[in-house]
Amino acid sequence: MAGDERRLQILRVAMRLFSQRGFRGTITKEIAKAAGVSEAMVFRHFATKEELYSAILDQKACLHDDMDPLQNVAQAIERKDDRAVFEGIALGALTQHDCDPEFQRLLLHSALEQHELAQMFWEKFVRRVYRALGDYIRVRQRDGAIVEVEPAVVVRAFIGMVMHHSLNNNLWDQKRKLLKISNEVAAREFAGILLNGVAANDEGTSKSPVRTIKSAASKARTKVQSNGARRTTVTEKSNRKRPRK
Amino acid sequence: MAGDERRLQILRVAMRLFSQRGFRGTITKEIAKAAGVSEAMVFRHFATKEELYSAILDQKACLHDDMDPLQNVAQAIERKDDRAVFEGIALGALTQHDCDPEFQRLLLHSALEQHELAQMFWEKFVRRVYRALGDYIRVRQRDGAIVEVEPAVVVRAFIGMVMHHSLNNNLWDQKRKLLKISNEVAAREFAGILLNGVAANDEGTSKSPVRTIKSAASKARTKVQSNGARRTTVTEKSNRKRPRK
DNA sequence: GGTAGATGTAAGTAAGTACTTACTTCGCCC
DNA sequence: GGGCGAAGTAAGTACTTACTTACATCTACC
Repeated sequence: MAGDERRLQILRVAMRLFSQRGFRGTITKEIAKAAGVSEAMVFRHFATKEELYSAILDQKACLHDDMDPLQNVAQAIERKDDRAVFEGIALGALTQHDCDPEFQRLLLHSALEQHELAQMFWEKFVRRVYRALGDYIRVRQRDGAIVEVEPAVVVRAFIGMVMHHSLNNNLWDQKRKLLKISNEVAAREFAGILLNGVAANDEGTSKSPVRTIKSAASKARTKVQSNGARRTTVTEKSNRKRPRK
Repeated sequence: MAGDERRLQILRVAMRLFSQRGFRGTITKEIAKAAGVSEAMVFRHFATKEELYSAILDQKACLHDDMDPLQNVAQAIERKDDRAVFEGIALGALTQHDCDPEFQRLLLHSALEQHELAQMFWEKFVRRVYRALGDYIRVRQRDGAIVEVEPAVVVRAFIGMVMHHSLNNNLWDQKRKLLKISNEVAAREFAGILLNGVAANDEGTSKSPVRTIKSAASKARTKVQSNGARRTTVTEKSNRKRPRK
């Protein structure tokens, strides 16, 4: 196998393990084994374990780096379609987290470990979201469509719904015992609650405050989640070592 | 020092370290040093490191165990004062997290490490919140005060705002660069957004949909948060070993 | 005062664990 | 085919770390 290919493969395997066990909990020998090479190969491609970890976070963070966090709702922002803006943001984030649940765990681990790259991600990505969405909210406040609250509060409330939902599905309640809805429904409901929550009374973004159809919820309850290919890439050994003794 | 006293002291010290560094990242020798005793003393009181960890989580979880998660808003529930209910819950959670930030980190660590006690906490505490608050929402829906959405969605949205805000302050953005508001303001704003978001149109919980006074936000921006004593207890050596070479 | 039992420790030990070294094998160009 | 560089490995090395052991000290009770 060529060098670059192997390097990438080690990166991928390591990412999976780091996201499962964190930095200190992942041992280099296991990474090597999972990648099907000797430990020395890992250290040929990455001088230290730390460098490997950084390479992963770097690569991940870079994907978000040059991307405008709101680019997928740019047109909605243009035409001031609040519902499309918020629903689009929510759906984008939720599907992203669904497709790449490892990244969320990785970020959490590195935040808890106070790794600088977690902070970098925060600075680079999250701040931009707050700024961009905050700006949009300010515009809509000037339009009289959104009530006068600190925009950052609105952003926090909204991002909170979305992130917390992902965190739940991904970390705490993978079986969805508490709430089992598709990302589409979740995005719609969260956007609806938020927009109603901050809509100015004496104005219509269109006819009347946004409101989802009455029994969207009951429909949602029976609806099967539509993200096929649940990417359970645990093809490798699933018999994880338990604490010895 | 008497045995029980020492045991408790070790517990406290260990909790601080575990919350900072996680289970695997915390080494027993450091716990001993921080507690001012020899390592052997730690193992006299706790047979294994795992047992010490469990003792901590157990103790913490037990505090939440027999407590009704909504007890501090029981009267508000009685008199169906939605705003008092939601604001009370939010304020309770936010101050709790402020007073005991270690617990949130500890829980996150143990959730990431898939420790059973994290799941236990979830089952015992979080499910009860969802059930209790969900029940209240159902009642208010029957009253016609809240629109017909799946109650769990509303709970998730609300808990999401609150938890995400705590997580931000406590993990990601300790400097409050993105948003600096007091817990009281946060609780009021979040409750306001949520209640407006789910208020039924054709009804008045009292006169008109809940709405916070116009410039609460700008007032909030200048208000200094009131939790002094930032407890940065990193008195021990901060010069951790860097990867050699 | 003496002794039992609890509190405490210094100095281990065995099992990890990040990283290295010295070596082999494979593919490719001349 | 032979030489060369890259891909690969087995077997270390030096250090960490959970846990132990053998021994000291202190306190209460007679």
